[in-house]
Amino acid sequence: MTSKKTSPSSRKPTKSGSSQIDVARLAGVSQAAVSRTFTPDASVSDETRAKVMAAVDQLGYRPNVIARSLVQNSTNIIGLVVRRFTAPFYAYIIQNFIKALQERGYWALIFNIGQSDELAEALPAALQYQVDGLIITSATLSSHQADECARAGTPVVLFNRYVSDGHTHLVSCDHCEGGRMAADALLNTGHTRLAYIAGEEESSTSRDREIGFVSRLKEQGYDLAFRESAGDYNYEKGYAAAQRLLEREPRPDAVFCADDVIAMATMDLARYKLGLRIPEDLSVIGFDDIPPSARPNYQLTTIRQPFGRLVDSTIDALLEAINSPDTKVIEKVVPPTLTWRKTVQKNN
Amino acid sequence: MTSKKTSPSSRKPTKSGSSQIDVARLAGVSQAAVSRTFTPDASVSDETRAKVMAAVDQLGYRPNVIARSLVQNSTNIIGLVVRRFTAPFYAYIIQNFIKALQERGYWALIFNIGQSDELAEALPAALQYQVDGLIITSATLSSHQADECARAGTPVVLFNRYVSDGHTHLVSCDHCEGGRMAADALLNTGHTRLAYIAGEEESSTSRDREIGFVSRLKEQGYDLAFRESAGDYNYEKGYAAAQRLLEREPRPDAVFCADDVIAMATMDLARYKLGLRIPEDLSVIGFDDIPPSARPNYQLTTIRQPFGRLVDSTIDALLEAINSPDTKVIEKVVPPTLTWRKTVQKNN
DNA sequence: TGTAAAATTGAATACGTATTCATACGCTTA
DNA sequence: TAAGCGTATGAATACGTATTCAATTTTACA
Repeated sequence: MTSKKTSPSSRKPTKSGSSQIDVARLAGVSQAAVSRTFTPDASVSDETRAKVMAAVDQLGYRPNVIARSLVQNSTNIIGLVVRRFTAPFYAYIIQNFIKALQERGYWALIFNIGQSDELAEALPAALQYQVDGLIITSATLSSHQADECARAGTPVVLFNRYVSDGHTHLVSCDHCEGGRMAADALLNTGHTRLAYIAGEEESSTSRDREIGFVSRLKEQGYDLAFRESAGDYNYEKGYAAAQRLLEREPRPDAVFCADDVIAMATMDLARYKLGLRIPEDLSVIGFDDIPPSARPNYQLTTIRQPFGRLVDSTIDALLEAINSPDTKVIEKVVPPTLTWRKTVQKNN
Repeated sequence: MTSKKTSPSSRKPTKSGSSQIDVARLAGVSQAAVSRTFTPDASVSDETRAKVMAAVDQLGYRPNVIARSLVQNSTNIIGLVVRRFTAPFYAYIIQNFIKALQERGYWALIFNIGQSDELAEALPAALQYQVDGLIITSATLSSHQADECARAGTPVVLFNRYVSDGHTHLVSCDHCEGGRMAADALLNTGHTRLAYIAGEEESSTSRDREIGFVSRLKEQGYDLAFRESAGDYNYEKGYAAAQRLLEREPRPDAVFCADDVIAMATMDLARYKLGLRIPEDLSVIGFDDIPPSARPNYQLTTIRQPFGRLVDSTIDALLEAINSPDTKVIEKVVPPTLTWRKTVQKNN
């Protein structure tokens, strides 16, 4: 066989690893005894355990989790499908997922998808790795893909995507309700010329936030006077959208931004490019409540997604589905909260 | 056996997965034939291949990578040990690692460590999962730990940590040189009262940047007039440190910050709390060149760590070590560059 | 002291795959 | 047609572990 340096699978290294058989031989016991030594609640005498551990130390033996996974049919690996990794909100979420999983004895295998359709590549890979479960973030599962997972017996929970096909578990913040809260916050403080800056147009999050916002305005007898779209959740796009928005006449007196990053961009533009005072000349309200929003020079009033509860609920749901395969579909929506800071003018 | 709901390993699900044996039976061929169908360059006739694929489709069969890993002694998984996940610089780095690995047919298993000593827990776990290689970020390997990896035959590359034990591969930005560049930039523009704000004191990065900065000052006949320490790489700590620094009299006329986040905190404090103009009243220079530093209201002059080259070099080194186990130790240091923007006063 | 019950042990088997080896086949060439 | 050779194929084995089963030893109790 000619060696193809570039192909990972062509390699055939030694990986000097000693196996339970080596340990058993050295300790003068059977391989099964070694296995039992590493199996909690298994029946081993102190004597053999000691002999085994001595041999283990001498050989530097370490259990091969891959082999164990094969027979136990469980890898203790959770697939984490992820997009917009560098967006602060998701950076925090992902870190918390990983941490929470580790605390419960699971490890995260990460699948980064750029475009939404890269999910089609990531998913089979995850299933082939026999992940015990799958968390999908910033993307939606087609029904075909959901079927594939179901067929593989791999539970999936969708994070912050609401698609009630009644078939996949999901936990999401209530973005619609968040939009309504933003509307109330602005209306109750006497604002009248209201604007929305959308994030990624295709995302259900941006859409739901807008729907909630507008519907609440309507209920109170108002219309959405201005609308701009950043096109994506990022600072530069947000800055540009804010520019288009704020050059209109008459200007809005309050802006609801699809997320905090866009809100920060809007504030920066308003203050340092346009010389507006916030909140005196313009009120701004964001969504997420990422840590930077609390910084002294932003002090952003925003709709908070409760990180902790979202993460915990997601993992609880997933583990529930893993441990009780016949669990009926879990759909948990977590209400957001309003974090009052200083970017909404109180007595207009 | 009583079922312990909480313990992952107690589960014994069906995972309905069909195996090559099922496929073989249905297709009327041997299991080996099925295996060969999925093995590139293996010898299978078009006829059997067709029969196999038909059965595969019918059963929804998907290869079990875990089983393959066992016999091939290679998982195509890379362990990524990570700290300070939410720091923008590392968020970008990690995302790029994951992406670059995926492009080369590897997947990333993430190990999040909070404290530095959690590495001691993460490392054995990674080795037990038979990762093909390990990238360690924001942490240093003890020689004992390095031995463990070597004994397991698992190559390791340290990222942005320089510890020349001549035993573990490493790629790092030249932080010392970066410090020198910052010194030159400030000196050449006529600054005389220079300050440094350190990041995490225990980190070699902050230390090296300072060493380079100070040594270059000395060479040019200057002293470090002011020094403060944030104690960690984050905005709040940076803000507080900047406050301590800038209330001194006489004030420094230029500050070199251990990273961009601290620099941004310093700018915010100086401008909006102290009413100073930047760069007229105070020059600021950072380190990293994270994307937010280019935003209109920062326009931060900074020492740039070349993301792409760092990531590529790291992965090249790792794959080289994986594919040629006898590779001698690789130590690559990548020079930083200076990104001129608008926070350093030019003609003092 | 004797007996039943409990604890411990090793041999054998299974998990799902890749790979070696020997065999059978089809085709070319003389 | 026969020899020769490359290609396809299946049986068998290996990877490192957990687990079942039967056999053996130890413990508990009368």
